[in-house]
Amino acid sequence: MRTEHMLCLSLHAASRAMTRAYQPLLDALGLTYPQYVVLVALWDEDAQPVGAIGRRLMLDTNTLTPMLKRMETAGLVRRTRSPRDERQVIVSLTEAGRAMEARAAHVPARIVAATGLSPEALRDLNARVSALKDSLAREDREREDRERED
Amino acid sequence: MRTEHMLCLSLHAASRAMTRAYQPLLDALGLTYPQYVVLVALWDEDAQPVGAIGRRLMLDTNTLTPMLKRMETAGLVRRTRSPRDERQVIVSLTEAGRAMEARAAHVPARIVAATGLSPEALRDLNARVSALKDSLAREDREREDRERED
DNA sequence: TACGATTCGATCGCGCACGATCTTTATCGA
DNA sequence: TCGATAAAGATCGTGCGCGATCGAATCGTA
Repeated sequence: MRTEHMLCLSLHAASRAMTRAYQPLLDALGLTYPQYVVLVALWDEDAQPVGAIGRRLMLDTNTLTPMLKRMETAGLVRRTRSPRDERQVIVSLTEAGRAMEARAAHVPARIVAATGLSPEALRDLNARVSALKDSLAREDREREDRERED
Repeated sequence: MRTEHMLCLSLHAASRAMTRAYQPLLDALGLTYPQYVVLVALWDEDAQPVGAIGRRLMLDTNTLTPMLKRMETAGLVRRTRSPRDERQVIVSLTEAGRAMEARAAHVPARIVAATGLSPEALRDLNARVSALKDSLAREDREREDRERED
């Protein structure tokens, strides 16, 4: 089993290469890549509880809470307890967070260009990678279920 | 731009899902996933300098040095200065590191099964993801070259 | 109504990724 | 041969990913 043939390595390396591709663009906006991703989720739908963001991005609160606090300090989001369910913390965009959408509007096209792929090829690859993720996640869930039976 | 359509997110999530798929198998061996990957590289070719491992895995010494030290503490590898070039640190397998290859022999098949993909589909996806990685890396190199001209 | 179970988020600790900077050793050109 | 330059690792700081654990709010059910 040579390193070049392992899909896990390609995925890992491609993911990090993707992050590096975003980096110079996001640096100018004072964002990290994961923070940008959280903003994308909030631009799509504002005022989400932490858990909803986590399910969307496959991240747990132990990652999100410190990150959201940093973003709150940076003035991008607000964190407020829901009055209807005091357990939930609703994350919503500030004016600066909303304004960032326009400032980052040029980012996706630059990334698409850097991939060197056609829109169709991108969609196709995205579908395959996403399906792979789902297979692995399902396998993981089933393993956890088996362990819970013990 | 909705979150479901972004390839960067799929890649990131798939990469982490892959790590989670390895985890229960590697936990039993006392390895982390990146440590396993380093071992794979050394099983393929023993006694490599730190830099060679880094080029193979796209990792820099600021990641590798602490990791290799942990692996040395765990008794998996040895780190020795090359007598021919005192700058180089040669990483080589210990007996335990070599023995780990047999103990981990069942891992790749399990992962392939978890992906739910045929060997051909796996090879194809690997090739595409790898090509994407190369495109992004090339773009990144060219950007750095442009900046160096300033 | 009361109480055990569940849900939601926060916290802690560790390992990895990576930019920036430093030290040591090797190499190359004048 | 000497000094500038380059190359190989090490170190430091910060942010993210995640397992484990905790506290508080809510829900389900007897």
